[in-house]
Amino acid sequence: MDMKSSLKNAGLSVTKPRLAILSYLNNNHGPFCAEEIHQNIEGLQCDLVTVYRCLSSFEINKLVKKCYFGDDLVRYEINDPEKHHHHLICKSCKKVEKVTFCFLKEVDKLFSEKGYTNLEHILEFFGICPNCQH
Amino acid sequence: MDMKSSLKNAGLSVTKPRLAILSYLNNNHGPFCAEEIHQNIEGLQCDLVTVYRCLSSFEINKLVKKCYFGDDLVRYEINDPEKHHHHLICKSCKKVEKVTFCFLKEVDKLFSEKGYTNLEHILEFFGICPNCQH
DNA sequence: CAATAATTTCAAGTGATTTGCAAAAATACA
DNA sequence: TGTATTTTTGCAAATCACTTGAAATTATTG
Repeated sequence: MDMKSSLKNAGLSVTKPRLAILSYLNNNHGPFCAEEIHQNIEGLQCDLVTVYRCLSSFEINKLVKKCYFGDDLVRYEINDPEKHHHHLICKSCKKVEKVTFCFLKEVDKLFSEKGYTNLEHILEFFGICPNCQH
Repeated sequence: MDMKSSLKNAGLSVTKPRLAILSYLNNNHGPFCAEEIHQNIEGLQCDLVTVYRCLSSFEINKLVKKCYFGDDLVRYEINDPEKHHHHLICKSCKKVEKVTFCFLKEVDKLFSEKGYTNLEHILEFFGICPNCQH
């Protein structure tokens, strides 16, 4: 599905910055922070504030997900519920690999039996990747 | 072991703020942010900046661990490697429960076979707890 | 295509965390 | 046990990511 339809389906009006930002997230691998997106989106030069506001509205409308990599920067990636995954992050070069398996939904289930609802979890792995071992 | 010895063993000099902060973390349950610690430590009134600096030096020396609860606030808790655990956090009342089991060390092992070193992971669960279901 | 509603921009504000530097406290060692 | 040296603390000011206000611009609605 194209990004224009994604926006419409999410109930968001279609603007140039929104299209550019969502397309950027859709076409590139790895979660990105607002600054990275701002510097790299093509065909349009919009304010950094606009990036923040777009990302925020995307998140509210479940088009993207927030990621926390433990460096006090918030990152975003396309939210595809079919493709739930985690990350393996090199603490040195910041390379990000997808971790596609997930047995944690079982744990979520466990907690929902305790009466919790709206379960979510954050799971990120950190290490020094082979290339960075000096 | 008392906190004074912990500091010495970590190679840190023993000061009143450090003792107070480390004791606070040792005696109270749940990760705390700098502000919470600053407001609650007893028997001493030190600058918030000092709390930040102490926590930072504690972390470098592995006395405490950083926790990220996905609300852009950094929290700290005593680091007891024997008691590796995660958290289950209520997104409404912020209540924190310890999750003491962990099968993720196996996953870390998997990644170390790929050549990664210094493996760590963040895992936190979020939900709405029974008391908060209106 | 005009009217209404939502979004973008620019400037300024927040709030958590950091930094510089002088004063105070802790450690080293004579 | 003092005294010199090193480290830490406190205060003020800076920083950095992010947010907010309000006017200008753009999108949607009928």
